[in-house]
Amino acid sequence: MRREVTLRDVAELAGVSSRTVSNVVNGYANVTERTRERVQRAVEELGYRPNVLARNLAQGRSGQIAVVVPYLDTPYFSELLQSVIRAARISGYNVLIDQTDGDAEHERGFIAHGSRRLLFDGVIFSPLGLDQRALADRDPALPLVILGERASDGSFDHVGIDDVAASRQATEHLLDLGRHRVAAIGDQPYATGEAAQLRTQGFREAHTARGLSIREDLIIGTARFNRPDGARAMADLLDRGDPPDAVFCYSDLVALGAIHTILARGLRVPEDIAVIGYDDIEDGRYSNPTVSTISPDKEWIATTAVERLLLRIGSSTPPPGLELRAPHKLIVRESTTGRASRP
Amino acid sequence: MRREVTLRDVAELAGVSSRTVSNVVNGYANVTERTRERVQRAVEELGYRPNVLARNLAQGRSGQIAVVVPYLDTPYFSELLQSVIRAARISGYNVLIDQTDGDAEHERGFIAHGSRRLLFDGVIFSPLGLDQRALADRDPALPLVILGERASDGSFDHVGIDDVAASRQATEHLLDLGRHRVAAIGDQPYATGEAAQLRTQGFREAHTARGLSIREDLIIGTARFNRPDGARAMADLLDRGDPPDAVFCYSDLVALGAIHTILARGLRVPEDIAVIGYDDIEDGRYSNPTVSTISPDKEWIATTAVERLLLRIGSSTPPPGLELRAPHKLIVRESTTGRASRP
DNA sequence: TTGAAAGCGCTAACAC
DNA sequence: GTGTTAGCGCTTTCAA
Repeated sequence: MRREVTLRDVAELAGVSSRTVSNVVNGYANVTERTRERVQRAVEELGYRPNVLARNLAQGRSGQIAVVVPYLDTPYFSELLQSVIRAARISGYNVLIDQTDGDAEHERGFIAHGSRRLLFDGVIFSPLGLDQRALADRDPALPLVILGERASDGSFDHVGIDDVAASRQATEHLLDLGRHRVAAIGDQPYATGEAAQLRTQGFREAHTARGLSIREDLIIGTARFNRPDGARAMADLLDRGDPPDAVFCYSDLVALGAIHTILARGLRVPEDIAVIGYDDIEDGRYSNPTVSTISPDKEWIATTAVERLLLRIGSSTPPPGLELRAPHKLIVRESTTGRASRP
Repeated sequence: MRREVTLRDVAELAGVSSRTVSNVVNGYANVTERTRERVQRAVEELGYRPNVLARNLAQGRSGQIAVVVPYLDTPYFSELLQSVIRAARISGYNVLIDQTDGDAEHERGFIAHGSRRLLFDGVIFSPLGLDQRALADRDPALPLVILGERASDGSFDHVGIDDVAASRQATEHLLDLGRHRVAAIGDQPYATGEAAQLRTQGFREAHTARGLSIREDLIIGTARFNRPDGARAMADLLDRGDPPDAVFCYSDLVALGAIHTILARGLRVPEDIAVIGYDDIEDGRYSNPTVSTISPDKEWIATTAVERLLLRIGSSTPPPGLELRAPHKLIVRESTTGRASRP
């Protein structure tokens, strides 16, 4: 393979210094129109294109941001990623994506002072395996934005919705329907299950606010927020007899899994059991029945996360870590109120 | 910020040359056990970690591969990406992901001799907006593996399933059920719609093989393979009167959209209209009804694509472009055969 | 087995 | 406004 055309080659042909060529290529100010044109012509004649790798080294930055999520095939994340990629691209950043499968070691590798560190100028991170303490122990120089539920310690931004309020709202919707035995599927009562615990808290608050007691055995845990776990949890619930008449699921996938089980058992949704989910993924808008849900403003989350991260990357004195609350709303569909007319 | 620890610092402390440190860090052979230890100690003492950016420049490679898909939130792609990332990681590669929204210009940017070229050592690419001709006009030095339907011109590998055979199989399944008015949703009769056209071809072959004629008006086009387009196409079909009794959808998402419409109209699946999809995404395994489908071996596709790409990246004389056929199978679920017992 | 030193191609401080 | 030049930190050829 023949040698690549370099800045110096262009400089030589144009009869200027490489410094000037660099200026032209990067669109810096101080260049005469005449020189610019000469350089431009040389660039085209030689088919020159800058070497990103060299530029990265010289600038000490990579022009990439990493987005780290536990699972790529979770619609909530893939929908979010779409918006993140678009937002990043607008600002000239490439997006390096990785999924961690919730593995703590792997997650640590992204925020630690490791050898991959220079590969990205900042990280948008949705932790699953790492608890709050592990998060604190990271490369302090790494611009970081956290998604999901890990309260900021002031050194990074945190973007998410108000999980407690949203969960309370979802539960209240079920109670408003006149349901009395409301179950919750998705609790994770351990250090890394903060998001789940906040939802459980909202679930509780909805009850206590109305003076209702909670049947603790109706709070079911799941390892993941996916369809299979939702289906399994629901099966457990039904196997016990004395089934609930409504279920608050901690994600739409869990809800879809739960609905699958309910229907397979010959029960009806919502007549026998009303179901509400969380996330508002597209699936729930086309499923049968369609799924009532809490809808976080994903576009807001994505653009805000990118915006804050770029701000961090750009500033020499790191801005204070913010708690950013995305808007959310309750969306009522068939899985709680049924359909007007359908067989 | 204090200066980073460099190779030279380590060399100085260990009393060796930077060359030796490099050897140790990279695990190269020729180093005495004693020197290795001394260097190792110095590395730890100083907290040295190599600078990827510098290494990239020196080696002229980035250690990254790009995976370019039209839409990230399409479950088929996100499921595939999962496996690709895992496979790439095992070989020490990072994965840069981008979505093109099917935009031809954007897609071209990835395979052209552009300035981003050096950012990745190779590309796994699922084109949507680019036709065969545009594909041929690319940086010939770029290691490339194509997913989906773009026959290889010998300069890249192509991984996909036998779309014609699979589509024929899906259609035959519907005909086997005794259905006579079978519709097809998803045709794309233009240059970039090759995948769709192959499926239409399989659809036709199934009919002609049995001496059945095809109602051309039952072949419906869609711009994308997603739920909304599937729902819309089905609505069009039903609005015309004389509805089909079975539908072959070119993706599971299209099928889910179509089913949504059918049920909303008060018709039953499969009693009134049987539906089969394509891709075998998780949604179809939990939906109501569950969706019969063509299941490509995604794991095979992902690992094969990565394997071939790394082979290309590693060899100075590019290997011949291969046509690689992944296994697939027909999966029968409720949307075509109904359920044994459910209300 | 190890050392010296020449790049890799670009950026940017400094001089003119 | 433009040129000179010293890095950026690592890899790797060549010589010892």
